[in-house]
Amino acid sequence: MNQTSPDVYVFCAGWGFRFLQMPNGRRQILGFLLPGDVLAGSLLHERLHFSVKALTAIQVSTMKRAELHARVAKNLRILWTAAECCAGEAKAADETIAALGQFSAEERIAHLFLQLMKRIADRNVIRDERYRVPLRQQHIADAVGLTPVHVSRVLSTFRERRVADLSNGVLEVFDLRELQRLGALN
Amino acid sequence: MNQTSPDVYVFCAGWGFRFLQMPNGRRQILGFLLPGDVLAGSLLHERLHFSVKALTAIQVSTMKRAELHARVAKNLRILWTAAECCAGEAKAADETIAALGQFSAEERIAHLFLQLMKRIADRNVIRDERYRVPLRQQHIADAVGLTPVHVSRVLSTFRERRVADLSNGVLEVFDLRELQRLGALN
DNA sequence: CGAGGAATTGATTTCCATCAATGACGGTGG
DNA sequence: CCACCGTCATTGATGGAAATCAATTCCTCG
Repeated sequence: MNQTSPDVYVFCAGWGFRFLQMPNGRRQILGFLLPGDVLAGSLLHERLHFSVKALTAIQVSTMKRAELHARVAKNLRILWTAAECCAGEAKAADETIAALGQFSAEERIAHLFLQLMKRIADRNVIRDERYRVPLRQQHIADAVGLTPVHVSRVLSTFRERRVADLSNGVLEVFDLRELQRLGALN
Repeated sequence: MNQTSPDVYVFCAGWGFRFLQMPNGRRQILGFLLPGDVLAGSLLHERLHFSVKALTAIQVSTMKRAELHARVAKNLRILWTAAECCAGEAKAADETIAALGQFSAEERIAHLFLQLMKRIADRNVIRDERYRVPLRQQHIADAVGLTPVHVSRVLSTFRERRVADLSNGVLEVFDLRELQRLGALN
């Protein structure tokens, strides 16, 4: 998916991610997009400052920005909820900054897992400790700023220590306490 | 400065920074606050998710959130400019994430310098290659996720290579090209 | 002048990247 | 059906970037 459009986007089904392509050819994943997420960047600007890519088959709902603006004129509440949405994104971004700046490899991955778990749990009534997470190790690497090789090693130790297991697109958490001790921000 | 208040804040004079206190005692600086900056987090929520600290003597203008909301009801444009402000902050946060995730020590510091220079230049008509930047090496370290010791080493090589010099609260840029080659995001 | 915080510099250690090889699948086509 | 690929994950060996530990110097300020 490219970067310019006259539309506002909402993720209805499937996973995707936002990323920046770096000058050196690497890429940084800024965040993952789950069903229900609004592409907040598209609310205001024609041109997004990041790129978007699908991880699975996805369904996206679009709305002309002009139409949205017209609606806003009639009903202010819409704008406030949009603002809420931006604020949530800002908070998530700040936490990611803190994790990348201060955390070790293990801690960063633990933090990513916790963040994803929370977002999935918010969307589903079912509360299992097994989550469908369709990420390759390469995606985790690009999200937390490590090499895929090192991600593999960390996931291996998580398995050995019976903390968590991510394989075949399923994240299973054995020791939530330990995961939180590693990756929580307070 | 603590985290809760009924007011919206605007920085009028002086420097400050937003940060998160980490569980391990370290802190991550999320961003620096320059004159003209709106504390966007305070637009919506009583409770900020970060803390704020002054770097110099500062002057801050406050407005009751209730009053702001009343104004918005009368004049929608205010809300749109507030949204613009949030969007700008989101973009900056995304770039910081990319820098922390993918850049080396030198590159991160170069990136921080470029970001600060741009923000200062936006505010001043005068365009010198000397900028007042009242940061200790500790602040740089906390902002880019390095130790103060290593920040000192990187700054030393910047001086040796005649790229830039930050000392005594003044950032002087000798080789903008090189700085951009190191720290630009595209 | 002395004290204490900030910066510099050197020595050593640790963590993660890099390089390289191998194994496990799933798909494709002969 | 099975040989051949490409992608992904795992594992080992090595190197390098930054952290850590430890002095020492340089300030500013009381």
